[in-house]
Amino acid sequence: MDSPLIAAVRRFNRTVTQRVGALDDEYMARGRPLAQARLLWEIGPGGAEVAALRVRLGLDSGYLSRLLRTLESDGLVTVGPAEQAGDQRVRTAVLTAAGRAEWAELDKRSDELAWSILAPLTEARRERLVAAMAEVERLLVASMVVIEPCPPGDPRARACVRAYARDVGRRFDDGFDPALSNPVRDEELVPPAGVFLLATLNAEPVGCGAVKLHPGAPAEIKRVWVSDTVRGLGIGRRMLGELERYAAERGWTTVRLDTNRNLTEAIAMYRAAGYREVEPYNTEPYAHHWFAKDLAPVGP
Amino acid sequence: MDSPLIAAVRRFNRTVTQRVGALDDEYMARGRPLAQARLLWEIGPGGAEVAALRVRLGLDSGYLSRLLRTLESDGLVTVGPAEQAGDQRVRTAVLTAAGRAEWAELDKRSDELAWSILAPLTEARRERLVAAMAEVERLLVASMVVIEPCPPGDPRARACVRAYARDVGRRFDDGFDPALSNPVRDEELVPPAGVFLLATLNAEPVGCGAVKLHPGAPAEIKRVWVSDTVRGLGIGRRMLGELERYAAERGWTTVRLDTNRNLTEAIAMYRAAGYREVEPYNTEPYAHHWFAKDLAPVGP
DNA sequence: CCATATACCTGACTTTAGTCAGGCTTACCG
DNA sequence: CGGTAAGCCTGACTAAAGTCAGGTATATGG
Repeated sequence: MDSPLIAAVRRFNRTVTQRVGALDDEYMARGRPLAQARLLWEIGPGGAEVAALRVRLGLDSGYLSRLLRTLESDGLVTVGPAEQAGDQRVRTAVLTAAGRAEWAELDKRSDELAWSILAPLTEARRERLVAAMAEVERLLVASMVVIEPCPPGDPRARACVRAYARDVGRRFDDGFDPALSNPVRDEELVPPAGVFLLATLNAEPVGCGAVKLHPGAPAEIKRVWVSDTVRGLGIGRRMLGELERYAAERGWTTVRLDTNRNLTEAIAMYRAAGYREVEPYNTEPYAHHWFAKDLAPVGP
Repeated sequence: MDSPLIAAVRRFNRTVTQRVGALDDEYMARGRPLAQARLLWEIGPGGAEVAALRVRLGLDSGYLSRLLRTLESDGLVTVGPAEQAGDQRVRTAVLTAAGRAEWAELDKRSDELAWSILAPLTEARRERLVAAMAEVERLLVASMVVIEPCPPGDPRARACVRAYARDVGRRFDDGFDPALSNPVRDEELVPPAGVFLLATLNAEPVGCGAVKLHPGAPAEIKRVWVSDTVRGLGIGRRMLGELERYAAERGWTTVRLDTNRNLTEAIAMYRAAGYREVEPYNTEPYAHHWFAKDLAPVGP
């Protein structure tokens, strides 16, 4: 641990989260219980599914239901069946006219709070504050991304793999058809055969990566993808590192991967991470470059 | 209002206060009710007076008493008469050995929380995050400073004026004896004759300034001082602006002030704020420069 | 020395937040 | 088509947070 850095973070936590946080709550609440105000805010003018609200606010299912009933009886919200008429169990909360008015008020107050922070400063200091805030926010987001193993069949994992296919499809010279690519079966990405890692930000999937631990052969990295909402924050690099660590801890001493010539940033990242280009080791039709890296042995 | 700036501040508020703030609370609490943990933390290894705790934590007197009783019955705190044996009503809370151990634990966890934010980042990003945090913190402090009228007899005002005399005494060639300087009587700094403005940060005085509204003559600015804990944040400039505004709103079209040749930053600030040097308009023994500024007429 | 204010305390209370068990309806899987 | 799971709901509960109205002892100002 690096103590001057830690001391600086602690000072920041104290000043900012305590003072600004308290102000924020006060502005938000407007006499109403804070949980209700937050819920109203989170529903928003476009409405939201109950399940999504539960995740976003991190609330108990029963508690959320009760909060919704309260807002309903205050005439601010109506909860009805999902809009798209798919799953009939899913319910959607929508703001009434009164609810939208209340939401607009919260929006206005949120603006006012922000302005009350900027107003006392000179033009130049405002610019500096905002620039520094943006930097802090970006880097905090980077540090809030969690990378964890996840079953490849999990809906969030599936969503990432679909997003991966869509993204690379746009980049490859003639699109990407998973059926033509060398197949990756789910069982290969479940321990002990391999692992699928999911990167999440506030429980939302924002990236993935997988490694196959081929017995008696180098481990193989597949499906490294990072959502463009968090690109440029070093998540790809971290994902790569986690996958390498997973393989190294289980005794593999080499990892390799293949990639397409159009994914130039990915190629640059592999090189920067210590990968060297090697001869083709498979017949993946979409691949133009093959890379390998030797891993330092690690205790499990 | 400047909407891209406001939007950036709002994003920051959301990400930082909500997410980091929540983490902070969780780390702090350790199973104990948050209010108790915060109180224990605030008492600190050196102990604290009950009244000070009430102010710092913003708690109801009865609620605080009850929290102290709980910590006492848990053997973490003892509340006794004030250390300095002055006012016998004042009581001081002191940590017991167990309480100090608990405090050290909180301190450790606070370090861990800070580290948990830094750990996922690369070295370079850590440095950038800490630098940006320091910048945000500084500028937020600047924006949290409140400038308000205050009776010149208020203890906080007196403390500022004493600090002012001490500071300039160190800078002047042969010290500063208020008795030799042109006197400023309290009544001259009370509306409608004039005003004394106090700058506070979290209710602590950190600066002052005054203006005398001489009937039929230019208004006169006196006693502009800023604590060195908040120097370099534009507080002096703001104070000057507020004093000018006060005079302008009441119909004065010129303000002037005198200053000592050794106060070079102050002189630079006056020039930057649009003051021009004029002939001496008084016989202040400590003054070497006299400045004046014309004010644009303002409605009250 | 008396009236009044201050600092802290106690008891009684309300509101808010959050948890847990179980129940109903709809979806899904073999 | 029957069993199980998912999504949401209700009821019953607890703990924490916070408020308010007095009460006691000490200070303070005339």
